[in-house]
Amino acid sequence: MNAREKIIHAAMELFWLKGYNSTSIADLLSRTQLNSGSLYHAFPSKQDVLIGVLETYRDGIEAMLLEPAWSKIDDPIEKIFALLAAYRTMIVESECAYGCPIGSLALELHEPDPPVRALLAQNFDKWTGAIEACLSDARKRLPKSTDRRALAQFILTTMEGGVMQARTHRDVSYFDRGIAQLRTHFDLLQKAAKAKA
Amino acid sequence: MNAREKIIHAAMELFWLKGYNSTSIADLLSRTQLNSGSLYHAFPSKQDVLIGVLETYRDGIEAMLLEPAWSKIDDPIEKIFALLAAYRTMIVESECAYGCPIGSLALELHEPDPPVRALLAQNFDKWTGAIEACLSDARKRLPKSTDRRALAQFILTTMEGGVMQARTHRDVSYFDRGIAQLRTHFDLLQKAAKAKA
DNA sequence: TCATGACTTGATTGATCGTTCAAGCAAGTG
DNA sequence: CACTTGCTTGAACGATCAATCAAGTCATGA
Repeated sequence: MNAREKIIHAAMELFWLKGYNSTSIADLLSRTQLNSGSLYHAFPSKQDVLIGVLETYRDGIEAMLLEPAWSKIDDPIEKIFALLAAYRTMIVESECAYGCPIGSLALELHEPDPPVRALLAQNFDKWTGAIEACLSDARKRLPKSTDRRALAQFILTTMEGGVMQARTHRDVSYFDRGIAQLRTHFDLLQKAAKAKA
Repeated sequence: MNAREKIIHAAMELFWLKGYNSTSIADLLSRTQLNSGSLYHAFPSKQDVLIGVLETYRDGIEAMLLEPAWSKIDDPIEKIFALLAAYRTMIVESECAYGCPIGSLALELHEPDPPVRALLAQNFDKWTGAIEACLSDARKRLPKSTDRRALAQFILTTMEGGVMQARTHRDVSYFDRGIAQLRTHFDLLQKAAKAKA
């Protein structure tokens, strides 16, 4: 593991735990046992560390997030809820203190430089893209008029909003109720699709 | 307008524009034309300014947010969408750069002191409480089994998630699609309620 | 008239921030 | 051997941070 990898690894964790602004270079150095010169040899600036982190998340969505969550699931709609369940596990394991690393960064960085904002958007796009693929696989169980892209974004919304409230109240049940509402929504959609058929 | 009010007023705007951590005491002083001694006479610390801001939001929800949004609306379900439309206006006016001030703070502050977290939670509770009252007024148009508290929280989720994505993509249509999904959800709920009746 | 207390002034503090860079080190090349 | 190259060392820099406080201002009431 070279210096660059060490820093990215440490930064992924610290940005998630403390946020970007509250993570100092000194934090990264003490965590990695590196000196500042090594860090600045690997990255021109702190923002470039952030960019590296966001690229790593973007490029690792399948292997780090989707594949583990979907290893035992075939049904495309259940894949969606399995992914949400994976986030639930994350919430519980952190005692409701940390949420989605991308969502937190997206709201923390108020005026991000264009490359940073683009990477945040790419992360969201890849996530919703994967969900949209599930919805396409399940298209026969949904009303024909369903806007699958909008519905995929709505699932991201449900996740992020649920995480935000669960974190704020330090109580997973806020997340759970959001998922339950989404389940109701899917039940209604599937019923509507059947009624038309 | 005394020093305390000036600072709260400036802090509400600056925390919204730049976030809490990125707003320095110097920013507040230059905006208010006060000296640091005056600020620290009115508030023991920067965090107490934040607490004052969150209390002001909490106590001003009706007058500052709900009443303006609901002045011309009677239908309880349309009140909900009118409130969401008010947020849409806010998004558009800021060119998708700023979102919900409470939601941003909730995600920016990773380990808030208990009084701060409690105030964030109170703000969310008052918001969802107002929505829940609308849902109660409309209870005859919804299925009997509807969990109105969960549905009210789901509407907050939709708003916050939509704001987050609109901000990240600098594109209101992400917010609009979320609202459209929620409208579909309400249509399905009302249809389900009618079918049972 | 003067004492009191509320509030303001603004220079200053020490800590911490992101960043720099001259110097050093070790492995590889000719 | 000398020389380059890639990387590390860690003290130091200037900027900025939240916070302090002795001194000053001013309205009020005795």
